[in-house]
Amino acid sequence: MKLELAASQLESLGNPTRLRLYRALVRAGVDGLPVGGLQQKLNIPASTLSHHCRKLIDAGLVTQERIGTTLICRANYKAMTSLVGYLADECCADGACEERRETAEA
Amino acid sequence: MKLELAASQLESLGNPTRLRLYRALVRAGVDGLPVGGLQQKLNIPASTLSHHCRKLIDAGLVTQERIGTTLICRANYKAMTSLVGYLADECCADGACEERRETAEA
DNA sequence: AAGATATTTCCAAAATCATCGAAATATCGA
DNA sequence: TCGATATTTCGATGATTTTGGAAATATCTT
Repeated sequence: MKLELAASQLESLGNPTRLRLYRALVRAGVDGLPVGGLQQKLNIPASTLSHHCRKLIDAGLVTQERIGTTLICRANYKAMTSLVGYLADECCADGACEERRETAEA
Repeated sequence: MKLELAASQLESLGNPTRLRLYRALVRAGVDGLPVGGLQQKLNIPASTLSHHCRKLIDAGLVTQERIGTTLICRANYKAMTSLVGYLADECCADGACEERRETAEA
């Protein structure tokens, strides 16, 4: 994963409203939630919600599927998994860390 | 973990410069890096760097320890661990998810 | 106490972000 | 095709963020 992508994903989650939005989708699982359902849950104006959705979609953390007039939003778990991996990897690559020390001592 | 805290941590990592900074500290491990060392690695003005450090410290993701005139910065792994935990938990609490299905099927 | 080094704080400018009403667009069903 | 529902785009405004030079602060050494 490229640093720029990771940063844009973190930034998109780094807003309380968007984090609530994303978590609502995580909670919803594979069924996802329509934009309207999100609006009710979050209790914010439609246009504001739409902007927040767009940010998460642009960052690749959320996907949408149109079913008739409604748009179903879903958390993109694959993206989150690689983001978390990116945050964890390279731990202590340049120096010591407790886990490494334990490994080295063993 | 409270949503507001998670959001502030994600926001603080959601800037490319700060993410590079944080990752440099992760790479450095328990030894950490002095602010001056970070400045050389990132090649940015001292005042800009100081602002970014502050944000990460305020978010709880970085700690500092003064040794004489130099300030050693370190990644706060505990904070990162709970942030990652926060992102992962509640997965599919309201709906189905593939992993849950597998568990249910088993 | 004075000088040197490391870092922060002050201040201000430019850029970006968040917000939301109103108007526009998309899709369905009759 | 018309009306209804769902959602986005436009456009504008206030708030926040990012940036960095200059001055201030902290600590060590002599």
